[in-house]
Amino acid sequence: MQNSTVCSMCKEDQTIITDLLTGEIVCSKCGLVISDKIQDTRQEWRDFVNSEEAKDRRRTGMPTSLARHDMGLYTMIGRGRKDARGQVLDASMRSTMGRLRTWDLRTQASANRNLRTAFNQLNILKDKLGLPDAIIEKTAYIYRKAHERGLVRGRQTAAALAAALYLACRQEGTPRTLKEICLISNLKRKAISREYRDMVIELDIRIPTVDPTKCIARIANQINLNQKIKQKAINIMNAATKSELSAGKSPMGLAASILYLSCLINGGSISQTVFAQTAGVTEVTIRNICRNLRNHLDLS
DNA sequence: TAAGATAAGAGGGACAT
DNA sequence: ATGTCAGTCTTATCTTA
Repeated sequence: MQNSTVCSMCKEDQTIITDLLTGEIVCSKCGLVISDKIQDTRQEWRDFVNSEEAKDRRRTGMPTSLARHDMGLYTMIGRGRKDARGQVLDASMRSTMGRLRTWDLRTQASANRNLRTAFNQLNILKDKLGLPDAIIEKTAYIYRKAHERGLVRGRQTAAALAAALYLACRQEGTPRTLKEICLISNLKRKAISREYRDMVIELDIRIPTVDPTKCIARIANQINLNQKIKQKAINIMNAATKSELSAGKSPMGLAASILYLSCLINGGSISQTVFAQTAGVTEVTIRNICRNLRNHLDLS
């Protein structure tokens, strides 16, 4: 999806790439991230009516979404005194319907209470993190699965939800750290990671490893590094991966360290602190990784 | 003021018991 | 299941340029 907008850095009318997967709007000329909090504003393209109206592709109703406790579809037993053919119901049928209505509401309330609160919280998280709908849907899907398996019962709903969100991000290859999710959801890392582990095991989910080049892109965009530095960083990253220097390192720490080195090589003077804070690791980690890289790679 | 060094401690994976 | 071990990362503090 592309828009034409004026980039604040180039000051020119440039083509802007909107990446709905990572939730970023990126200038195609200079790589500046204009905003990392976008909404998916694409139209609904589905047809619901096979007629002239269908050509007018306006939204035709509330979209169904997994991120609603009832998936946006629900039925209520009405209070009317007539049946579908307009015949007046007799007394016994009316009382039957009354009891059905009561139980319907009750079961909906108890079975869905957890999902309802969870998805309310999910919507709050969505706004805070500015994540695309695809991730939110995935989170809701994972949460439902976990809920079915009884992984949520007796645990913190919020922690389970945060774990599902983290899982969804990992699966979509959108680099969000556990730390960020802790911060935004106000939960202990331990609680989230325990849920996360249980979900991975119980639901048998395969997690792709974090793509370190995506981490590079994310950090580089956040501190507005130019294309040259980014390219050099990716080269170093490839070399590091090849000589297995990246094994066991935190991808964000590695990416930040490599960007720092790349910045130095290109004559930049951005402090380790900036990289550390952006990546969510400490300066010490950056230093250690840098030392290791400098010892084993020819950096020039 | 940024960068480097060092030490103590936390958390998690691999492995053996 | 529980304990140990090596390795990573964090926090905190001090020194150096």
